Amino acid sequence: MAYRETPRMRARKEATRQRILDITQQLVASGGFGAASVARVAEESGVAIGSVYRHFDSKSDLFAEVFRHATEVEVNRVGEALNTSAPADKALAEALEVFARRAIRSPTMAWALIAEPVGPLVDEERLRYRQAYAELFEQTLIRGMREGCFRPDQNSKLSSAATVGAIAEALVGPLSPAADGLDRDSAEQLIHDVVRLCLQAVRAPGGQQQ
Amino acid sequence: MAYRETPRMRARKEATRQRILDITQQLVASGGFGAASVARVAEESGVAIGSVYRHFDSKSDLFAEVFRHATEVEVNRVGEALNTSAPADKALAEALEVFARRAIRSPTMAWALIAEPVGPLVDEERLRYRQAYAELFEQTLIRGMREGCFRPDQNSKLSSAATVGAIAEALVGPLSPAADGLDRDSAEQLIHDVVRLCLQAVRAPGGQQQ
DNA sequence: GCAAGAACTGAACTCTAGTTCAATTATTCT
DNA sequence: AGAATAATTGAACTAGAGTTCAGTTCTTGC
Repeated sequence: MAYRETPRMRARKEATRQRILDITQQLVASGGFGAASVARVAEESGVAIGSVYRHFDSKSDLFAEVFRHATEVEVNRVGEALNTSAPADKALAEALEVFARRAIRSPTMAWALIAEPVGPLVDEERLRYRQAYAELFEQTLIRGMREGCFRPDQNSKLSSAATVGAIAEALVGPLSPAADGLDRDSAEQLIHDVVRLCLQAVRAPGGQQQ
Repeated sequence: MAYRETPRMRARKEATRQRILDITQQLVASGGFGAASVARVAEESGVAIGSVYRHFDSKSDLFAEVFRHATEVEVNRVGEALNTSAPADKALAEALEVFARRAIRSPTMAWALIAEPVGPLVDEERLRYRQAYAELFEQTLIRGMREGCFRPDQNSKLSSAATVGAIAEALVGPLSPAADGLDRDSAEQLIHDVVRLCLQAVRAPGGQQQ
């Protein structure tokens, strides 16, 4: 016998794998999944095309992993914002602001995660992602409905889905193609307006207005 | 000389052209633009692939024309609903209901018109389409802000964009993949809920609740 | 240094879908 | 009927992107 896998080699392989993941995420962030061809990923990662396939079974697998990681980060941030003892409407406002701020900062990534058609494997991950959001928002919506700050006769699943859609369309849709070209003040104004709009949509009739 | 274009031939050509447009629209309605390959369009239209290219310069041109026609119909329906002397909030509710009902009846077409990535030519048309909606909704939003039924300190462009996004996500997004499989009652409930949500989002604080 | 095995390479292969065009068929007018 | 022209056809061409794999290079243990 001669060759054996050593810690050094394992670390090197792991580093290459991670580099491919990072490069792919960068490409997705700047141009969506459509901009991340295997050839481009390989070139920018400094490896041959074939090497990508030693680390990932297929482009779909690579995409699914990038998607999973990117969405985990997003969902965690929103989850942190919701995990508070503040009133439900304050918590939701904070979470929506986090969501909106991150979307406006990386509109292409937001679009890639929310809406870009990619393929079955990513669609599966996207379903999980949406469900994760839906569950987070829904939890707080339901809490607010109990606490009295949110309208009690609403469909919480519908409300959370519509909220995500409203933010996505307002911030990363074609009406705001220059979203990442906004100056800081306009961006803050936009975030403020859209969060207020979303909150008002679910708020109880008699509740306080901000 | 011998051959000259006769009215009969012109009519036949026009009929074929129209048939291709109709078939393409049907294909888009059932599977999005992605399902409308030139080969499929040709086959279902009963012509050869090459013939499609005598009637349209390219697939993109064909798609742009189908898109233009389909969106004209949609925008006109919404425009009719808004063109009323009723209070602005009633007018908007009616228009949103029309929009939502049509979207839920043809979710794939709605998705194709609102969000499906197709190509630059269709994107151009889509921009016009969204602007047409934005202008329609905005007109009524502004009227309502004057009349006092809508919150006066809102960004009307943002509100109309967010409204379209909310409906799209709630009715045709992945959370409702079975939208066209809903029974009539569930569909009506969904439409009712989403319209109420959207209206409440833009309504003035003191305004009447439905 | 050397043999065994793994990692790496990238040109070639495959697959899909839009487009073209030489050959065929159809229509019109004399 | 026949000539002129247009319409139609669909196999072949093209282009782009994912995938493969035989050959090369690198790593390891003796």
